[in-house]
Amino acid sequence: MRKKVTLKQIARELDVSISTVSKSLKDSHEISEDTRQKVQAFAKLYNYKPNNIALSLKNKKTKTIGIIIPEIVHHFFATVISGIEQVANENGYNVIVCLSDESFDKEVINMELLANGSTDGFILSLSKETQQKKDFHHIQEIISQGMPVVMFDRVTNDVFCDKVIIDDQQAAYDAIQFFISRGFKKIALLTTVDYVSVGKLRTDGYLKALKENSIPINEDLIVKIEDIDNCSNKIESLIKNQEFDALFAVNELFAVTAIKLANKQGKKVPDDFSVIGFTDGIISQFSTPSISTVSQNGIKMGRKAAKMLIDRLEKEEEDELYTTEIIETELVLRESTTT
Amino acid sequence: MRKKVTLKQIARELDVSISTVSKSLKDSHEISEDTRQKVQAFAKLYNYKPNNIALSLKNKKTKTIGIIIPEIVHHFFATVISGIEQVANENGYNVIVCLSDESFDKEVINMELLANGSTDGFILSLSKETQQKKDFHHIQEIISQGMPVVMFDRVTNDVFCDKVIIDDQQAAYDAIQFFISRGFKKIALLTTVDYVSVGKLRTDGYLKALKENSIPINEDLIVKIEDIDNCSNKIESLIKNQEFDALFAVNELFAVTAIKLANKQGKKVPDDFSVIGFTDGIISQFSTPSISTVSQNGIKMGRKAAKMLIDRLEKEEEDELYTTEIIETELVLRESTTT
DNA sequence: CATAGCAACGAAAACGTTATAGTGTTGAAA
DNA sequence: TTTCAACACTATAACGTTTTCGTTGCTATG
Repeated sequence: MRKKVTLKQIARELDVSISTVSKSLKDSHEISEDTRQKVQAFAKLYNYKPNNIALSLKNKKTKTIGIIIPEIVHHFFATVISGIEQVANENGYNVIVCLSDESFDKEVINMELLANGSTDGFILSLSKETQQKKDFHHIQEIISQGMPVVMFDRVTNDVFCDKVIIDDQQAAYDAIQFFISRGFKKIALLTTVDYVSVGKLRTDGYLKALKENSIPINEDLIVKIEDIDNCSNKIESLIKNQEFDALFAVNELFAVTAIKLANKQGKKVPDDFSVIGFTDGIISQFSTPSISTVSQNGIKMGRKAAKMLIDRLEKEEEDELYTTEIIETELVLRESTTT
Repeated sequence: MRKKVTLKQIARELDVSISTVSKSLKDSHEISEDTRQKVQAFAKLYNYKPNNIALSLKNKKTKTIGIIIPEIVHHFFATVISGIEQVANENGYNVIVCLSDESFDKEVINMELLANGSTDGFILSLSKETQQKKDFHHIQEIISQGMPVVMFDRVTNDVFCDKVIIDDQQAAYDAIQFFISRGFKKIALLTTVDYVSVGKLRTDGYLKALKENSIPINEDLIVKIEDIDNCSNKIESLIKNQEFDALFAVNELFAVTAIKLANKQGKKVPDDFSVIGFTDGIISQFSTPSISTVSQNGIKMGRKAAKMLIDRLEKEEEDELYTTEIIETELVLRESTTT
């Protein structure tokens, strides 16, 4: 076993000082050509590489970005990580990923752990529980220590920092407008409970579009789902008992579940009703029929978030001017909507 | 801005030595009750938390696991990360994720970077390019420096280390046996090019099952796909020009693509032919018809890999006895197969 | 011939910790 | 009164770097 070699070992071996070795490797002209060559050759031979930890301690920067997300087995979050990683990589940063599992406590613990020197900054999306509790002291605390934080997708107005979001309300509004322009008036909504910020905003967009078109809001057509695992009966009863010609779902899982349950009852999409989902993921692309969606470009969000964070990290003067970037969405039409 | 407080600052503030502070916080009985209380109170007030980087440097361990995978926007890899993260978390480890993007160079660079002190060990799945080149010097090098490595899924026999895999050949064999037991004789195969180790093994299982049942191998029924993005024509021509009653695909993307293309040509799954895929992901569950698959439990693989790595990290005597764990697979039957 | 200047190197501090090995002071036993 | 242990604390080294500030020895200049 050939352990990694350090400056000290090289110094001892060549009978020079540690400083000389360090300077030689940095091609300092304080050191004679001769010595430099000798040291460099030796370092190469023993494959010397500086120790990141020592450098981090010295420089007080780790070149590492902490990512805190609710879960990773979720296409959207995976794409965001991918985007972050791209930009991080291009700029010599690494990413350390922590999952909150939608738990407030895990979110807090993970952040506090990483904040103690492990990362230079954070990119995060709030857990459901955090959004419900509206307790953001852990994030405030970290920001007040001078560590930059960028929030994406599931954000809050209660924390001042850079943010990357889509215009959830507008996107939902656009989807509903599309339905209305196609002559649909009875539009059902599959959404989440209100404390999930994005779910709430998308619901607002739905309501706004109906109002502006003077379509009365029928509460029976609005289903708020708490837990994806036991939502079948609610959706089934919607499909069985209500009349509607279009359905908007705030995520693709709700959308595909609705389509499957409709099939079960002998109803066909898009013949019996059209469907638009949200978040353009694998499911929407590959289900049959493929599902029209409001596409939310995770890669782009990730890249933007990483860029914002790194920009802030690399300029010394810190300004207090936080910006909120809005990533444009796009209505991707597929087989689940009639044209 | 309230920067993080250090031992030194506490010491200066309370007019004691750094050692006293450190010991007080560790409840050492070398320090008087009085002083201990005072220090602890002060530390709590200023929210003192030890600096991870300094600890890492001192202890020569980072409590961090490096994960190198080809891509993250891939359900299977995401589940593996999730499993790793679970066990890591339970044991006080963090995970730092690097993506090779299927590139040999990125794999090498990332590993070498992290190996310089950033992580205590690695969990990795080989990139396609690495498998093609059969160049594993970077991994050998890291192992020879005494850093433990666990490989999963895409592994190689050329490196000695712990491994976590499924029995790809057996799993494919079982799937084909299932088809044969149902009376299917003309079985098509959608696989990858041979250098992808798991693809090769699954192909071998297919061939073995046919041979053992004395079914002649028809090369026209075997389609090897290099690039998922332009595989449509190959699959289309298979469906159009060949007769078969069952199809086995070595991943779910191939499976769902085949089903969609069959639909296009007016053929129905499972009426015209049955389909079994590989890797139990989102697509298989939610597509219509839902797809029978050989389920490969990513969470379990991740957990196992993490456990093996941490076990090795936490016992001081290093033994050279490497093991290869085989995670059992399961044939999950859904709508794409007739019963 | 004194000295300024330069080339080539080394010592030491600093980053934040922890662990080991001191160092006084006190009190009690011999 | 001496000695020695116990107590409460401090100094220091160490982890691996980088960087600032010396410190040599030598040459060139006035």
